[in-house]
Amino acid sequence: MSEQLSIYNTMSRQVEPFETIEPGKVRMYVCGVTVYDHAHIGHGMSSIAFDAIRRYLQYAGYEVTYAQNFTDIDDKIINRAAELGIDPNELTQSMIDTWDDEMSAFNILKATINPRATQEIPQIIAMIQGLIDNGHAYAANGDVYYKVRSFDEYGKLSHRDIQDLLSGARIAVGEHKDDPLDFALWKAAKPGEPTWASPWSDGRPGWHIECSAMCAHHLGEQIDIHGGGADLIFPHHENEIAQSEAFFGHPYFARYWMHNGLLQLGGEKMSKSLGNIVRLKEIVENGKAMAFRLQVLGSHYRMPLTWTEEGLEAAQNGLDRLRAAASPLPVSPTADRDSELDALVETTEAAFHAAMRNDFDTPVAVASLFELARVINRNRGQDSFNASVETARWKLIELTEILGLDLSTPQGEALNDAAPFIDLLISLRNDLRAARQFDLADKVRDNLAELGVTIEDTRQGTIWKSS
RNA sequence: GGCGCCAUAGCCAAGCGGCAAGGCACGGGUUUGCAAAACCCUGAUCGUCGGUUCGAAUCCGACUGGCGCCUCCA
Repeated sequence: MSEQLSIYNTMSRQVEPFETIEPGKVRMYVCGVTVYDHAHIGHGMSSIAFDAIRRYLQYAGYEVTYAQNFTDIDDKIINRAAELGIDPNELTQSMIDTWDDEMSAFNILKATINPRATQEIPQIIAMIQGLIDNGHAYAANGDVYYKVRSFDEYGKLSHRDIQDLLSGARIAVGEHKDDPLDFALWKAAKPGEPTWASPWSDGRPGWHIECSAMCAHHLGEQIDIHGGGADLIFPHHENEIAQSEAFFGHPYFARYWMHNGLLQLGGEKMSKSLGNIVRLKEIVENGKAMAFRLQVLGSHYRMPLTWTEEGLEAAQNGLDRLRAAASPLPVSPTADRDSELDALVETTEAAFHAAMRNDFDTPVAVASLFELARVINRNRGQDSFNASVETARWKLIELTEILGLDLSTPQGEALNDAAPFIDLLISLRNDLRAARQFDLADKVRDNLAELGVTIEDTRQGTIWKSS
């Protein structure tokens, strides 16, 4: 088993040993969202996958600078704001606030920095000017376009040939490209649109340039990891490469390109036109955020994940089992050790890390979590516990935390207030049970269940939890 | 048309040449006053057809089915 971390690089289409540009430090940039609508589970999948990757890099000892942008200016935002009759800034700020809340529900760490396109205009303009100056871009009627043919290596990430791209490329009405392959760096504003002053026109940046500019501004001219959904490989990331490498002249912009597989809904893409969008909001409101995280981690990040409601339910059941295993032992453990159990814990932990080092194989890592849960629960039914069981429990907690799986069971505010009364009912019910008045005792249990409180009689006493 | 991806038990999903992880569901048990929870037991030769190899789910080829990108998209 090697200590070496390996990462699949979209550029080389191979798993490569991970080496950072600067020892001990990782600079990573993950493309964020365009904030014009609520986030859906596809965004959630990507965010969770990269959060787990980021957490593991940190666990491995790297100092990680993690940047994730918000695209807060584009046509969709302008149109949506107009529909709602509000200022685009109001729309984007509200979406960003919602995004932040949802991300925290999934236990996703805050990015080190969340750059926003509208707050990076000077850097964007400077980069566009530089590209014009060195012959990779040109202004036309107030727009500025990137000259794709000026960049010899165009297509190296998505492995496309310029000849192949020609068939799909076209010049839309109102564009002033010299070549159908070219893409906009700056767009002159139409009447009524938000604008920023520039040497070429009052207008706004194109989509791709913001990421190049923000990367350079916040992370440096070359970064270690650049990530995003597989749908961004072309054209977005291809264009970023063209921009950044032409501007700085370095042999590479990002060392490792990582892309998550896209989430599938019953075998088909989730899309607005099919009307099958599942929003993160729904998951969070149903209290299934952590189950969703487990569902995502149960599949490898590069594979397409088939999402189903049943799958989420299955993940919830699995999560409950992990939670039961991680919950405190009912009595203090003895000082004895069980060498067999100790060895098992050690082996399982090693398997966990070996999997994570192998291109972040979270499904295998998660499987090792369940191995631990099984041995802990197997011992849980006993009246006493040796220290090895407690060690296993703490190991389980440690490993789940590395994956960002929160096994604590937060009680709702309302239930906290009700706790003394619930305890009272349980106490009365136990008196009834002692008196063998099971009909009444069962009635208490059933009625509490209807109110969302589940009762379990264990050999150490009766416990309850909100369901 | 071009570039890719996927196809493993009822469902989800690992596996990267050496006798098929894990989760969920189902069924049988242990435990329980009954439940619940937990634990134990139980299931697949890996889309099809060829090839390479001592040996393939794993490599190569063909085929079939599904999906993505090539226009906005995590």
